[in-house]
Amino acid sequence: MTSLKSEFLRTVTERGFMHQCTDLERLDALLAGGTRAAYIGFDCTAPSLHVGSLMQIMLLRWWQKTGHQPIVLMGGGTTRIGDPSGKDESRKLLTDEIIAANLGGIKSVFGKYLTFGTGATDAIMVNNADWLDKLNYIDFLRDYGRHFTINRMLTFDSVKLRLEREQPLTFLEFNYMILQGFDFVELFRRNRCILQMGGSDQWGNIVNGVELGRRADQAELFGLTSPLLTTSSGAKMGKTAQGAVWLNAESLSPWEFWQYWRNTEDADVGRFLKLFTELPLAEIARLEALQGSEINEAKKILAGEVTRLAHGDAAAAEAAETARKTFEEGAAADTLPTVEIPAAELEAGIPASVLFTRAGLAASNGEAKRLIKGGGGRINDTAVDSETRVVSPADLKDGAIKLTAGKKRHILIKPV
RNA sequence: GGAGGGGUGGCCGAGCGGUUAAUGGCAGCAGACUGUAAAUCUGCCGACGAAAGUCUACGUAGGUUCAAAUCCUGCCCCCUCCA
Repeated sequence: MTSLKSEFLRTVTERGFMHQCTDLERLDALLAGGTRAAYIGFDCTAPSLHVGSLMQIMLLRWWQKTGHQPIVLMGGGTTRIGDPSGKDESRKLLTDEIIAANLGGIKSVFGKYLTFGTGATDAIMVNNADWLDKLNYIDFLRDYGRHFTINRMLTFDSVKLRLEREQPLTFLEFNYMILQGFDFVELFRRNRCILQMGGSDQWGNIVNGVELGRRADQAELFGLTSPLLTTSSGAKMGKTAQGAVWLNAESLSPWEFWQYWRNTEDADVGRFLKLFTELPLAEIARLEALQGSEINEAKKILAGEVTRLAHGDAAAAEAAETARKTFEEGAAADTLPTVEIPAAELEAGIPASVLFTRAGLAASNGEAKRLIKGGGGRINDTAVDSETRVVSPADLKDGAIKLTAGKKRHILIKPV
């Protein structure tokens, strides 16, 4: 590992991105020898990306930082079919308009992490619909189908596991790996792309692309995968009660994003600092060695750095300041998420349970009542004793009412 | 097309005529302990309602019954085997 010559592979290995590589030595030699292009594919099923894709995004970022050209492949073509891997019913078909809109949203996320342009190491974004849509079935089968043996495809884990468990595997899914393999070859032809990266679940698909490149074009292609990321307690990354941890501010505010990272489990701090920030490893080693409550300092730095990359310096600083006021001073920072209600309604008096629901702290009045009954609801930091307590203008403090559910969820209510 | 097995709350999974808003587990929420951590313990966990209570829910549409998630019929969907 220490003998790696290329800056990219060295960095990526040290920071914990590396899971498997088709030929580490050869790839290392190539990367040390000049600028190359690599790609990672992304679905267009949503208008943004979430934390689950962040490791892949960071991989491309390091790729660019270490002097290479990143290619972001949007699965515009494959999204039109719908990813069949979900075990229940197949996904709803997305219209072309939605796919195009999603593509735009995702591109804006990448704009924060990569530099796009026309230079040698500037990132480009391509859409596999550009070539997949035009494929002619018979031609495709004749030209590429012959390079894939069923014998071999059956040995891939994704297929094998399904068959062993006697779970159905549709022909559509079976074809997916071929299409993805074809993407790789197409990118090699168009952009001299020699490397495909992805999560470890993509290994089989990536290897297929490498093989197809060799058989069809005698091309030397490489694959590299990152480990499947879970938190120390086994949960999937990027999932909260509210839903996915999105990377764009429209779907998840920078404040909530910051909070997500601030609440990282102790055992994950070092790992996440390496993967999701660009702090020097020495600094990270120091931070993760912090014991007891001191590790909270490391979590704040983690939150600050990750938020800075996703939302910029200003948003990160504001989130940090909001957190400081809210949690360390116990004050009502006016930058907390705010919900407005008509002044007349407040004048008339609103039952606490209704107000908690309106603030989004409970999904229904019933839930709000349970919250209050259980002692988890507070108004201006004072526990609400009864769910029928009426909130009125008398509760206003500096022009707002602070509602709290549990320890972490705070909302400001402002009359308008 | 034929035979068989299934479709239950966010997920898994019991229930197989009334005591079932529906056992249990997971996830989630809250409380305690802490450090805005983890683990642990406790409580909550369909909607509306101050409450009594009302309504909606076991693929779907009907039927039998005082009473159905549970029985019957049609339909839809999934799985297995056969053609």
